[in-house]
Amino acid sequence: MDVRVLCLGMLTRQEATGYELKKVFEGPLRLFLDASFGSIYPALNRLAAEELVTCSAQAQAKRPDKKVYRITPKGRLAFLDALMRKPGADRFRSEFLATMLFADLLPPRHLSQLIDERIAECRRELGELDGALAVAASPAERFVQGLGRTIYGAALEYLADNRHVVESEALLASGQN
Amino acid sequence: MDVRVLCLGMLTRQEATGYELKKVFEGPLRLFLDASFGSIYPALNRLAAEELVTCSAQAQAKRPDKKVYRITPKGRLAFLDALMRKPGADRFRSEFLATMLFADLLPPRHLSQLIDERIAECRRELGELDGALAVAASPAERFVQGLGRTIYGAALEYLADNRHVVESEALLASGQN
DNA sequence: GGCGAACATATCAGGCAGATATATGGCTGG
DNA sequence: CCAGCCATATATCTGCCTGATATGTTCGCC
Repeated sequence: MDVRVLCLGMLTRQEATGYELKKVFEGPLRLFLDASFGSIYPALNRLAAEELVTCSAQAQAKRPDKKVYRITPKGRLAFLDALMRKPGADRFRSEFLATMLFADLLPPRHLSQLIDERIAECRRELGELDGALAVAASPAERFVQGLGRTIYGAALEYLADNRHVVESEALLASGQN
Repeated sequence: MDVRVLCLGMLTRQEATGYELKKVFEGPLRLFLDASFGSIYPALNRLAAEELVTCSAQAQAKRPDKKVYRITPKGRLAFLDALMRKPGADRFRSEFLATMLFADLLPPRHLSQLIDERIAECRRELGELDGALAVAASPAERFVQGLGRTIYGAALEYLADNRHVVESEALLASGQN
C-alpha cells in the first residue's frame, strides 16, 4: 500500500490539497498511516498524469497557489482494485523496543528514564485517541482508532507490569563491569 | 535505528554472517525488526570500512565463501552511542488496517473473509511467539517477544469483538448502490 | 520587533525493500 | 528417477520513501 494508493483513498472521501493530505497523516491515524511531503507531492503529480485524479489550481492572494485534487471515476476503479489485493504483513517498527533488546548494555538509570518517558508517551497517545474517538468520524475510522487505543492500552499495561524484567537485567549487568 | 546500527547490535551478541543476520530478522522478532539483503550486505561492508566490525572470509568447499563478521571495541562504543540516543516514534504499518479504513467500499463477503484470514494470522503469530518464549533466549528478548504476544492478543480480541462495526457498514453501503 | 508556527509547494540525498542473479547440494513428490 | 524447490551464501539494481532543506507570506505571542 504505497503513498499513491493511500492518497487516492483519502481522495475518495474528500477533495484535498497535498498539504491537507499531510495533515490527515499527522492526525490520530498517524500510528498506522504516514507519508511525507517528499512522497505526497510526487504521488499526486503521478496520479494526475495517470488521470486518476484531476488538479485545479486556485490562485490565492498572498499565498502560494493551492492545488485541489479530486478523484476521477477511473481513479475510484483503480483504488478499488488496489484495495482488493491481499494486504501484506504488519510491520511494527519501534526504536524503543529495539533499544530494549539491548537493555543490559544501558546504564540502569538511563533505562528507567527511557521507560518512564515511554509510559508517559503511551498515556499521551491514549488521551489523544480517546479525544479523537469522541468526535469520531466514520465507523471505519472509529474501528481503526479503537484498535490503536487497544494496542496502546495493552502495551502500557505490559510495560508497567514487566519493566522490572529488563531493569533488573540492566542492574545485574552494570554491577558486573 | 538504521540497518547498520541493528546489525552492529546483533553482532554484540555473537559473530555472524550476513545470511545469519537475515535469519534473525526473520525469526520471532520480525514484527519489530527487519532488514533485507539489499540493506544488510552494504551495511556490513560499510561497518567494516569504518572498522566497527572485522570480516574474515572462510572458504567452504562446494559453497560460496562465508564472511564472518565480528564487532570491534570501537564498534561497541559506536553501538552504545547510538543506543543512548532518544528513540524515535513507533510506526505500525498495516495494510490490513489501511484496508479496513475503506471497509465500506468492499463487497461484504470479501471483507468478512479478509477479517477471518486476519484472525487466523494473528492466532498463528501468537502460537509462534509462545513457542519462541518457551525456548526463550535472554530476558530482554523475552520482554520484547512478550510485548508482541500482548499486542497480538489484544488485537485479536478487539477484532473478534468489533468486526461487526465495519461489517455492518459494508453491508449498508453495498445495499445502497 | 523578533520568533516561531501555520500555510503551501517542491526538490534532493541517502536509505531501504523486493526482485533478480549466481552457484550448489539435499530433499520430496510425481 | 529426476524436476523442482528449498537452504546456503553473497551481491546488485530499481524504484520508492523519509527527513532535510528551500522559498515566501501572514498571524499571534512575548
